[in-house]
Amino acid sequence: MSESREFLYPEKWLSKASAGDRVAYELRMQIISGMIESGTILSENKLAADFSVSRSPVREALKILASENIIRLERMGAVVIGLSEKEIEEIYDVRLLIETFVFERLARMETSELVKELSKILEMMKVAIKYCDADEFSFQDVLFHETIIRAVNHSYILMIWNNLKPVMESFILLSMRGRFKDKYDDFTRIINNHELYIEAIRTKDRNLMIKSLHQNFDDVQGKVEDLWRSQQMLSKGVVQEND
Amino acid sequence: MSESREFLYPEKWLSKASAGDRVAYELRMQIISGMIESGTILSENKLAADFSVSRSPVREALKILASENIIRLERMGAVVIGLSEKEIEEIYDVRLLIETFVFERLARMETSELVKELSKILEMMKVAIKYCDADEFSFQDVLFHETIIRAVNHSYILMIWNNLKPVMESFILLSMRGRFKDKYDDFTRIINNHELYIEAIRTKDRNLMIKSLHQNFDDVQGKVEDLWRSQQMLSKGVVQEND
DNA sequence: GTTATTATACTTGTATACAAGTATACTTGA
DNA sequence: TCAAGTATACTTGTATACAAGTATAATAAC
Repeated sequence: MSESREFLYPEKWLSKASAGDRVAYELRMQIISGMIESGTILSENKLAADFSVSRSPVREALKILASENIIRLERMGAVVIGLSEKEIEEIYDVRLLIETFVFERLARMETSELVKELSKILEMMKVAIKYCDADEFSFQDVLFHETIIRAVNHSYILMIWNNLKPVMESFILLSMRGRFKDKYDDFTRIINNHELYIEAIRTKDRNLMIKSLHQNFDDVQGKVEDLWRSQQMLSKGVVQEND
Repeated sequence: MSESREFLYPEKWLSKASAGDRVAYELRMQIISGMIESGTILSENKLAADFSVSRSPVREALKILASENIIRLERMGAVVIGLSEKEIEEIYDVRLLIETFVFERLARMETSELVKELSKILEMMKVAIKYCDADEFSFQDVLFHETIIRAVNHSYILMIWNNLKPVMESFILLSMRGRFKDKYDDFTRIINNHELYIEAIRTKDRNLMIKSLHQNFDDVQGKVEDLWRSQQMLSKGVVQEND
């Protein structure tokens, strides 16, 4: 048996997670990476067997994924929706929407603390790049935006973020892993962009913020093919557990 | 034993609902109405006993309510958050956000079908007023906005709506029941407002739409006291099941 | 060969059982 | 009286059992 990546989702991020959460995280990665194709029908019993857990955590996981819109619970079986180009655009619509809203709030707040916090995260991102740690980089990237959103203390905006976050995180994770392999200089651009974002918050420059957000979006546009490609690479090392 | 309202949520809307959903719907109403006070700690076992179901559907319900931000799942027990003035404002922030987004999309679409559909719903609302049916009125009111949102076919905006909807629905339900009692002429204003909304969509008049949305919001602002009052009235007829 | 009907192997939803962990209260020792 | 430790009555998370419903396949009737 060859050395293989058993799980797509970083195990160290699951230290305190329940079995249900683990199933949700891993299943989500498999769906977003394309390992499980859109249209596939998932069975609670089969998933329970695959993940060596009972149906309870599987049910929990399916409910979570359904609320994130990447599967659809039907009368018999859960149908995989996945992330096509359309869904990714939609997610960025929502991100643009909420981050713009958040920015308007920030414009009327003291943001020096936030700026400091964001600068720290940016440094972390740079270190992650230096050591080619795609997972850590993704983590800090997501944290960057979450930190901004949390700063305005709006529970229902945070609710939207919480719903979006897992899918975003998985997508970014897969995307970054691919880019560390063959598009290494993407990262200077990403870092620049985040610097722009911080600057926009510091100077409360709305246009600059919109610009950097859009740039961030353009940066991810058309990256779905990359995702498929990275999936190909990953699945080569994955042991298929089909009996 | 006096004639009493056993459940706050209309039972006829639960015809096909699972036990878990029923618990979620009813618990949500009890929380939003204030019957269960903010800060209360809910126990799975106690809820299971209260609703005469097992822990499985109760767990399901708590997960749902937690994702809606009206309870918070902690290590031991679920803490009730509820809806204060702040939360209601936040919900309307989000509604404003998504409905504005939706309107921008509608402005680039054929909307004659939608306008017809909305007109129908508006007529339904008028009938509901005529027959003093607060529940039916609330249902059509929520449906009105959902119909607009569904029209743009945006799965992630719909996801936000789906997360918001149950809380909105419960809130509107309670609010309308109260107003049917002592603020009957509020309804002419609400109808007018919805007519304005339809007109805005028909003529693609952005400013008119924003205006009617804000008016709709102002209309609900400061109505939390009404809610408490209506709760007082309701709970008078509720049989307390505390043994 | 085609249609109806019955069997079977699935599905979900709910109840219950159990393991492991945590707070509260009660001892026991000083 | 107070501190430390232990017992107990909770809590959650997971596994399993079972009922009720649904699609698929096999059989029977024509």
